[in-house]
Amino acid sequence: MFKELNPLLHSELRLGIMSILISVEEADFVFIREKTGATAGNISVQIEKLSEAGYIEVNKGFLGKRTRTVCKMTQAGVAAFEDYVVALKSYLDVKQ
Amino acid sequence: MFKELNPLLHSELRLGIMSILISVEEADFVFIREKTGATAGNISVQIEKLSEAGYIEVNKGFLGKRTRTVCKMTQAGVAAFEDYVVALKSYLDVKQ
DNA sequence: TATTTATAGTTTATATTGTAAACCGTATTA
DNA sequence: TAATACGGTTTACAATATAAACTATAAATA
Repeated sequence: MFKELNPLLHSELRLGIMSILISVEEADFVFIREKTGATAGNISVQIEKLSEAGYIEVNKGFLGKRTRTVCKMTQAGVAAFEDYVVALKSYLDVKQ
Repeated sequence: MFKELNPLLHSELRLGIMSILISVEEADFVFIREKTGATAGNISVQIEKLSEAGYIEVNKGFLGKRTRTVCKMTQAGVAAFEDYVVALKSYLDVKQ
C-alpha cells in the first residue's frame, strides 16, 4: 500500500538541500544556508550525511582567500530523489 | 523559498495514518495496523499524537465483545493534510 | 474449570535523529 | 594588535520514533 520513504530524504532540511541541488546542479554552502534559512551547524551535519550516502559530492576549495564548499548532486542522488517522490505519491494520491 | 513542513505530518507512520483516514473517512485500529504494517505500540503512540493535535477523533467502543478503536479525521486534520501537501510541493516542484 | 493462546491495545525504555550552541581557523577592519 | 566577521565543524542536548514488555479480556483447549 505505502512505499517506504527513504529516511535520508524524509527530513525537512536534507530534502531542502536536495531540492536546491536538483535544480541548480551546483551550490555552495552559503547559498544553501541562505536558501534554507538553517544554521550552519545543522547544514554541515546534513551535507555530510548526504555526502556519505553518495547522494551529493562535496568539494572544498577557495573563492579568493575565503574557503568555499561546493555541493553537487550525483546520479545516485537524482535517482534517490526521484524514488522518494514516487514513494511520497503513495501517501498523497489518496483520491484518484 | 521552502514552506515549513508540519512536523506532526512529516512522519512516515503518521502520514500513512492520515493518508488512510483522508480517503476512508473512518478506520479502526486493526485496519490501520494492517494497512501500515507498523507495530501496535507505534500506532498507538502516533494515533494519540494526532488526536491530541485535533487532527483525528478517536472513539473506543466494542465490536461484539472485543474492544474496537475507531479513528476518523476532523476538519482540522483535512486542512492540515492539505497544507502539508502544498508545503511539500515547494520542495518537489523543482523543474517547472 | 484451570491453562493456554489470541486479540486489542497501552506504557515504557531505548535508540536514533535533529538542532543549535560552542568552537576553530583565517581574513578583514578599526 | 584587538576586535569583528566569515565559513565552516564538532559536540552536547533535546526531541522523536520505535519496539519490547506489559495489561486486560476473550476464546480455545486439555
